[in-house]
Amino acid sequence: MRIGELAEQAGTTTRTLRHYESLGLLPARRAGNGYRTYDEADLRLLQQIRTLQDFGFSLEETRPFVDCLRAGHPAGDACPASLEVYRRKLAELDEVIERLRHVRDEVGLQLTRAELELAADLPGGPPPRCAFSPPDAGHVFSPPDTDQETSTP
Amino acid sequence: MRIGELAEQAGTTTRTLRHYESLGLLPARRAGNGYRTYDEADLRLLQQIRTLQDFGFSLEETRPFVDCLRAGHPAGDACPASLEVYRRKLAELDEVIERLRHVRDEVGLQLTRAELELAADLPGGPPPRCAFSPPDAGHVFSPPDTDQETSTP
DNA sequence: GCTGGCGTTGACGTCGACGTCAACGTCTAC
DNA sequence: GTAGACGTTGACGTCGACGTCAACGCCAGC
Repeated sequence: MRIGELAEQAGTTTRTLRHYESLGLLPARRAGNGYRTYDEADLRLLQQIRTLQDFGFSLEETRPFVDCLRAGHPAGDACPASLEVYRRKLAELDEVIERLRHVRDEVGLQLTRAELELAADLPGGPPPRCAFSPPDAGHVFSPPDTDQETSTP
Repeated sequence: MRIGELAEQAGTTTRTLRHYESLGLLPARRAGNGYRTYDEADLRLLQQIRTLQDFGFSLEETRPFVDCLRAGHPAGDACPASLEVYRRKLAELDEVIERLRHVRDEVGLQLTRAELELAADLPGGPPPRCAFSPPDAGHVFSPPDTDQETSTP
């Protein structure tokens, strides 16, 4: 299998494959004419890389999985080094999600507050800023909990 | 106030301020010697930019807020354009958080599964792999279209 | 033998928000 | 008058994962 065929089968580009090879991630055998040659095992390596990338793994993070597969294991995550990457990624995801949730809440609060102030400024007088304080206007836009998916169609 | 002083007060660098100016985000008056000159209003603009950046806003996304402040409004989010940015960012955050939560769950599943298989392989026999295979284990690892790995060789 | 489609290497471009020089001007203190 | 701390512009570097282009080689079919 040549590079164009492998790229097509994996739904990627030849440039990407050459990039992976330049990183030592997916080396290729060479035919007599210098053309890169791949086999089914390479396709599986490539699929492993792409799957992890879809999960947000960097190319370097996929390396243990690829090495594991090339070492003959039936799965890329059948090696301790891969599990370590899983665990690190999991912790990283938890951190990021937590931070983003906090940011989401903050932005939601700011939006609600700014909307109220704008609504108060436009029709009425300009400075009801401190004397306003509505009792239950806080739920107008987003409740404290961060679950509003699959909402009212 | 000169550039170094403003940078220090805002906890940033002179390079950053020059960068903002190159984007037209934070233009500076000039003293007779060519030095940039800033005042307290500029400090507030800069603080607005930094605050939004901490929330993950790009510099372009901060522009409506800065313009709003420069237009004389008491707050950067006292203008409709700023509210639009808030809303877009909120929707974007919801999307990203949802995606990351899904990824987190998937990675967690993979980790648990891989840990179990590793524990089963080490002490006992090597190949309980095909006898293992839960009924829906095949689709665990497939975000794109055609995907068949980690099972049924 | 010539066109067209594949392949090859090398090198620069992209996006964002700056970092990091280099080479020079300005101002203050000694 | 000179060191040194500040300022100036210009331009290239960084990080990641490639895209894009150039200039060329290889091979099949007509």
